[in-house]
Order: sequence, then structure tokens, then C-alpha cells
Amino acid sequence: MSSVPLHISISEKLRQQIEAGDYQPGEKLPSEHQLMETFDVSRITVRRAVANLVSQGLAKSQQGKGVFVTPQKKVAYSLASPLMFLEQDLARKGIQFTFENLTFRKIRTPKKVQAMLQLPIKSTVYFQKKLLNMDGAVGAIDESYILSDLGKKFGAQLKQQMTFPTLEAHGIAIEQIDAVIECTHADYKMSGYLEVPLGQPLIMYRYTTYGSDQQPILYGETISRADRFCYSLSLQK
Amino acid sequence: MSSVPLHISISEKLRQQIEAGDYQPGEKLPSEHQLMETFDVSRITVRRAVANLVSQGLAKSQQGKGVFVTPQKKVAYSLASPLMFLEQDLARKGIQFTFENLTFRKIRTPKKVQAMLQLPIKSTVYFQKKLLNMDGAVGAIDESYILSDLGKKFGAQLKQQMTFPTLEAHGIAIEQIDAVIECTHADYKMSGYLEVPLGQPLIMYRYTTYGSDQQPILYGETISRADRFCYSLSLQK
DNA sequence: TCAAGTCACTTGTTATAACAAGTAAAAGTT
DNA sequence: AACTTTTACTTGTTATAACAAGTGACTTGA
Repeated sequence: MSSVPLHISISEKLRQQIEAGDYQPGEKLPSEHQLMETFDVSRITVRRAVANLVSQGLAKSQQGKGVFVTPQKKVAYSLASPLMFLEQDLARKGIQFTFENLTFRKIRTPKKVQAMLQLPIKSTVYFQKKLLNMDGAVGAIDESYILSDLGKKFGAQLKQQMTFPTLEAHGIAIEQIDAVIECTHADYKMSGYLEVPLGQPLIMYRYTTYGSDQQPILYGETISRADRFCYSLSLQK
Repeated sequence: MSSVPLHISISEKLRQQIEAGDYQPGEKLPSEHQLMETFDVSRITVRRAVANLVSQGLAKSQQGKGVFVTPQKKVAYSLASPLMFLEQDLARKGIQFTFENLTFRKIRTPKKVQAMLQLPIKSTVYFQKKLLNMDGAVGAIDESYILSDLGKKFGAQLKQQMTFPTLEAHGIAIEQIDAVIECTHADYKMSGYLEVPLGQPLIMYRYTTYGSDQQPILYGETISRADRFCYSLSLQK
């Protein structure tokens, strides 16, 4: 008479228990076999219920080991001075931060970047792809496109240091940043990079940076695990 | 030899076809039966592949009808003047905007709101819950907590008009807004309200509003469908 | 003692099967 | 013509079954 599917009522029951603290963060949930007996349902139903929890970010399953309650701790990423002081900002919060340069090369300007950087069709930019680590765990991927001459001049340093401090150290002033924050889903490729299940929410920070004279300098996208990152900002009248 | 599960390779194949435009937005995908024959797999595998697409926000299934490619159109929500001019902002983009007042009542201040509004333990606030509609479709839920005396005084209007214009019309100046943008998952309750599958990403805008003398006036959370909303902002040096 | 192998237990993938329930068009009835 | 019923097709839920694959502890052999 409930009309609520079994897998939902089971996952809701488990969710309540997780939120009530019956299962602590990091703790192992009962195995599928145990849950089958507890709720007197088949394995497919138990698996569906567990999948519901995983898709809600409440649990994570590991083949051969079990299903574990995911501990939640989000890092707020302050937009008062975005990306520029990310490293310091995280250090202040006691978070170990490193990044790994995956790609740095010159490419033909992609169409969407042409518009953002106000570049002609037959231009080139430097494309950089970085993997950001927090406390040893993967947190985000950053893909950015920087003006060709800047990329050529500072390439060596950009591969090893954060972008904004590097630019400012060479007298390239950042005057304005236009940004869009949106949510996407992890596709198969991203789920591999960021070590999350397919379809998990990711938070994308798309930024266009302008120097003096409103000249666009770089466009980038920081795609973060939504369970580990959030953005904070303060707006005044 | 590929080591990639069948359901993944099928959903990836379909994803490519969708992104290539083989299936247009709103168009119906082949039925499960057809996909079973096309890929020569069982129904459970086809269903898993379709579930992958749904969890990535690429498709939506409707019982009795079929699976349809979801058309993507996001509304950027400008943070230059947040919430205040949402209505006008949307109107300018040609989007019909309405809201429905679900709840408006006085409650004991919840613990998390006490901290945000700097209120004592034994205080009360007015709690309002609104359902925001865009072009006739549900887009977001807004839950806000407003100082008791303001709620009492302007209750009648707050039920029918947007919050910020109402306050400003009565001379309550908004001086500052502290906000956090984060991503969450739709739990069972939210998935019902916002008409999305369980676990779909939602984008939460949590705001604390301050009037003159840095006095907190209201705290609220706007929970939007991440497939329909994003936030844009501009930061100057 | 240490390394290799075995075994029990875990989740992951996939197949077959049956019924429920929503949708829409065709067929039948008034 | 208008309404109702049937029917075919769709996705949703759930059960049973088998094997694959990762993990860790225990056992065995050198």
C-alpha cells in the first residue's frame, strides 16, 4: 500500500541510520548478504538501495571490501581573490595542497576560447591541464588557456607554480575576473580522473581573467569534486 | 579484453551519438527492447546503460513512454545583485517566473540559524518555504529564516512578493550578503519537489544578508536544479 | 621465518524471468 | 460522434542464478 519501491524504503532507512550516527563516517555498512537477510529481499534490491546511497554521496563501495559511509568535509574556496591565493587559503586551513602538471602545450584556439579571449580564428594559445591534490587525495582538475606569448614566456614556471602568483610575480596585473559557477555530472573520463562514481556531481568554476585595459589574459575551468569543494563569496552594496 | 563493462561501453556509445546530434534534444531513444537487439545484451545491461545516461543528466526516462534526450538550457543567475533582482533578471532573458508560497510560519530558531543570525537560543524567527517556477517548470526551492519582527510586520507581502524588493520597499537596506555556493545531491524528498531522479546534482546557494550596522537580517538557502541554474559573478581588484 | 597458495567473503557484471504500471492508439460500444 | 474497453508497447520493480574479480586471513610449503 505504500507504493514506495522497496529499494527506496531500504535506502531511506539506511540514510536515516547514517544521519543518526548509527553508522559513523568511514564505518562499514552491513554486507549485501546481511542486508538481504535483514530486509528479506533479493540481492538486486539490496544493490539498488546501496546504489541510491552512493548516488546521494552518502556511501562509497569498494569491491572486495564493502560499502563505507563517506566522511563529509568540504573546503570552502574563497572568491574574494580566486585561484590567486588558493594555495595560501588552503594552507591556512591546514590542508596540504599540491598539483601535478598533466599537459602544457600550444594548440589552435578552440572555438569557445576564441570568444572568451577575443582572439581571431587563426590564433594559438597555450593549453594547460593540472591535477589538484588536497591532503594527498585528488580534488580537482584545472584546464586553462593562456595567451600565446605569456605561455611561451613563462611556460617553465607555469608548469611548477600556480598560475596567478606566477603572472603577478612578472608584473602581469589581474584587474578583473568574470566567473560562472555551475554543476555538472562526472562522465566516464572525469569519473576516472577524480575517482568518483559515474554521474557524481562536479562543480565547475569557469573564469575569464582580464588584465589592464580589460584585455583578456586567460580562460580556464576548474572542475572539482562537489563533495570536497564549495565556493564562498561576499557581496557589498 | 577491454575490461570496460558492457553497460559502460553501451552508454558511452549512446553518449557519443547524443553529443554528435544523432539523437536530438527531446528525441526518443530506442526502446530497451530495441537496444537489447542492437547490442545483443540482456535487458538488465541495457537498463544499466540507460541509467548511466540518466545519472549524467543526458537523458530522462518516462514510464510507459520511453527515454528522451534532455534538452540543456541553463539560466545564469547573476550575483551582482543576488536574489534581489532575480525576477527582473529572468524577465530580461524572456523567462516566465513565478513562485508559490509553501510555508510561512513562526518557529523556534534552529541551531544553525542561531549562529548565522547571531540570535540567542530562546528566540524565534519566521520560516518561509517557496517553490520557484521558471517557464512553468519547477526550478528551485527557497528556504529562508527572517528576523521575527520583520516577518511579523511584512508577512502578508512576503507571501506574495519576492523578499528583497519587499524589504527595500519598506526602507530596509541590504548592505552585504555573505554566500556559499555548493553542490548537493537530491535526496528522496528533494527529488520529489524538484522532479529529478534521486541523486541528481542540486546547486545550493546559502546566503546571509546584513543590513545597516552589519546586523544580520535573514538567512536562506536556495536549492536549484543544477541542470537549469548556474551562478555568474564578476570580481574586481 | 617467510613466501606462496588456498579459501572465504566481499562487491561487480550479466543473464533470464515474471509481473506491475503508465501510455497511447486501435477497436468496440453506446 | 463520443465514450469505453481492449491491446500492444513502454519503463519500473523484484527474484533467482551464475560467474568474475578484489581483499584479507589462514594454511601450506620451502
